[in-house]
Amino acid sequence: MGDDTAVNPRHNKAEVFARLRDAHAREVTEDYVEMIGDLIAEEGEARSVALAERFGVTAATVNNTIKRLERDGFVTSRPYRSIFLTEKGETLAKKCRERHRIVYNFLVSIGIDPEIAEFDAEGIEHHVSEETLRVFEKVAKT
Amino acid sequence: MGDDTAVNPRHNKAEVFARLRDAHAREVTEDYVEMIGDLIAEEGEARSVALAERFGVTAATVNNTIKRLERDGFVTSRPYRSIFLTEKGETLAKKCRERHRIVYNFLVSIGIDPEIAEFDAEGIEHHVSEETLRVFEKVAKT
DNA sequence: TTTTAAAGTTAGTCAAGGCTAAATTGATTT
DNA sequence: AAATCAATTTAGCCTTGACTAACTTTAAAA
Repeated sequence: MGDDTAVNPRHNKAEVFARLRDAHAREVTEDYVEMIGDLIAEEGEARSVALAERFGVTAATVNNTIKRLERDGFVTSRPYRSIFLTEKGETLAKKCRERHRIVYNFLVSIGIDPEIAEFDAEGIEHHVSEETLRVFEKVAKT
Repeated sequence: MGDDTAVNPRHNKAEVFARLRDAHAREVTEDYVEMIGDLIAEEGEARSVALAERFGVTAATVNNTIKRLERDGFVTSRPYRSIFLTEKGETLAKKCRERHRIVYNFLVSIGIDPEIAEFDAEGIEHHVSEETLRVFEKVAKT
């Protein structure tokens, strides 16, 4: 017993699902730092009203999330002022933007409609390993 | 104003994120019905101890989830007995198994290591639109 | 300068999805 | 038949991420 894994890889999937739960826990953080970065680039600053509008949630929800991001060291904010990325937040945002770009370009390169690619990339990007990302990059370059 | 979307598709992403939240709400349900189907196929019945082991969560968590699935009409269960899929659950399980297969085969077909493909497919499958799934299928067949 | 509108905050609620600890049930052994 | 062990259930707790409603602050207009 115990070598069930070797025999049938569909057993012992606990690790896969643990990773999945981790990925999920990071999703909101990643989407927020990415969006904050975009807003700063496009509009010069990130206001919570803009975040609420772009994510389609209420201002109260944005407030909660920003507090969490601040607690976790991704952003700084002062009451009634705009939101800034920390070094850590900046780094993550950059990584996410890059990953998003790769996934989106890959999907388009295999023939998916750009609008659908935009939808799907937003969901897929959080679940793509480094290895898979490299392959996506290579395929898209072809 | 209003045609912001046409000019820059990165604005007005609220819909994308709404869809993403919907997809997330369905993930656990999909993983459970798929796993319950697997267990019935492999072991003749789905016991919560097996679900707990495969997902890497506690029995209490499985119990909560099964209650939710029952409430939503995907499974039936009686205290201290095994879990059964309803018609609705069966249908969803079949769809999910098929989609998983397509995503996995696609990833392998573009050169991703089978073990990594298994990891990534588990995350990606819930975020692939019908359109993208068709393209994946076509690419994998090539 | 006062008023008002927009933006941001706070408080309280809810469901999902985790957990631990304790109680119960069912099945197996002695 | 009783004891024991594994499986299941229950109760209670936590965090995330959503909401509404009410309040405060800031900025803009009158």
